[in-house]
Amino acid sequence: MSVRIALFDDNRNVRESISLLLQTEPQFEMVGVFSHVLDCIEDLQACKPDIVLMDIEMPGMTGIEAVRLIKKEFPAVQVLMQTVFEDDDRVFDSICAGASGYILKNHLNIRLVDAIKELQYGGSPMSPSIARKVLGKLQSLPPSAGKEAVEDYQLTPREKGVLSCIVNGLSYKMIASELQISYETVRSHVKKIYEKLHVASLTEMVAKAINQKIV
Amino acid sequence: MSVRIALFDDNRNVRESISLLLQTEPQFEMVGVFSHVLDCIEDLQACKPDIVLMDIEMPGMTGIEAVRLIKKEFPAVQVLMQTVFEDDDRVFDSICAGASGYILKNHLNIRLVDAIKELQYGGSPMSPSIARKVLGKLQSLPPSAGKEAVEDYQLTPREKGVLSCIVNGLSYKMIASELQISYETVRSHVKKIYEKLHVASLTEMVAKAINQKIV
DNA sequence: CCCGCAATCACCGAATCAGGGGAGGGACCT
DNA sequence: AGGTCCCTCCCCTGATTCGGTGATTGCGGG
Repeated sequence: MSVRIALFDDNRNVRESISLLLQTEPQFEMVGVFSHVLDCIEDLQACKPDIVLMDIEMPGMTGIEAVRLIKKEFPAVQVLMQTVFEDDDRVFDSICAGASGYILKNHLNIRLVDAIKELQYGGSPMSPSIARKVLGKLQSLPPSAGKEAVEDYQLTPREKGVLSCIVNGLSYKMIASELQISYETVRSHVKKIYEKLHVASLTEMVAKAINQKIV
Repeated sequence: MSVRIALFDDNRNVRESISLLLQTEPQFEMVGVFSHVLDCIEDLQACKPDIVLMDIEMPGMTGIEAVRLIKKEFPAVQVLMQTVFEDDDRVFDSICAGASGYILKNHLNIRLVDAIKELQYGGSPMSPSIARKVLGKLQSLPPSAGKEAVEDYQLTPREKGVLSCIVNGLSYKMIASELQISYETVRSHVKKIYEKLHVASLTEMVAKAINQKIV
């Protein structure tokens, strides 16, 4: 079974050498080679690749934006980013944009063929130095994110509603009119929430609600 | 320059075959081989490795917990996780625990030597299928996370201090004694913060502070 | 030298929140 | 029929916050 590949790179030498390299693998089929991404959607519609090789540095539109567009239009397409930069933000942005792999250009010759095959098998080939940055990113932000089994405080639906109003900055009065219940009822719910979350002030409650994503 | 390596794995065959494999590289020096992680801190203190190979499945304590301990005691040590599982949560947990690389055991023979060398150069070797999971994780959570340039509200250092106290649930009185200033001064700062953040209640303020990461 | 500004402190009245009670109706389970 | 739980509502007392107005110090720039 053959793999349809499209290539975006503004450097002519790179385009030619990659094309040559990939021709050595019979199951690879170059279906499109482009020097810019301005028409990438139309280009892909025409050549229908399985895999896109994308230079991160492209004239006109950045490769990152292009990835975003491509993944939006063709979610099944696997995009392999190629770059000479190891800039943290770019790497991170590309990932958020939906790139499936990320290799440095100085690894290109040796690993490109392997990388494409790994993409085929559902893997995400990544240069180790890039991987390090990705891990660093992931390790740096789990304060708020991820899966950490947050406690379940067993709030009733009504209580959650009240809580979310509070987090949005509403006063008891406003919540009462918002939820069409009496001021005193709001207070009752709030008292319950206080007990359940083990907090002693609205501010604590808001902080806990946001950080534990109870809202 | 030689690389000091320690190995944790409960399977005897694995221990032996990895030891043999690494002996083929003259610059690698096996300084410790252990069948469990219960004494890992003491073990590492004794053998002082540069790199630790850690099986994710270990009796007594999980390899993930061990990584957490190790990175806490010896932050400079690079830990390479080895696993037969591709379980999402385990992978993610290991990363959060501080692992520097992550390879599947069926890639071991072929890539272990390369992986260790890449660790040496500051990379994070990762099996492509693992990398895919990591990317997936990173792509799934950026709602709250990442780098998005949030507004700068030009809070003075003192105001930020007060704000962070508030986010931690302290009352004005408590803040006053915490920061060694008068109750009225706390109020002054709070009023300023109100203006600068364009909010009208403490709850709004806390929500904004957390969501915009001003704390 | 004066101006602006951060940081400090003060007072007052009004509004809101906190914590303690009690109490009734409805749903659901045993 | 009794028990439990959720949602609803009410009162009272005390603590905390809100809004406005004003004042003093000290530091750095024009």
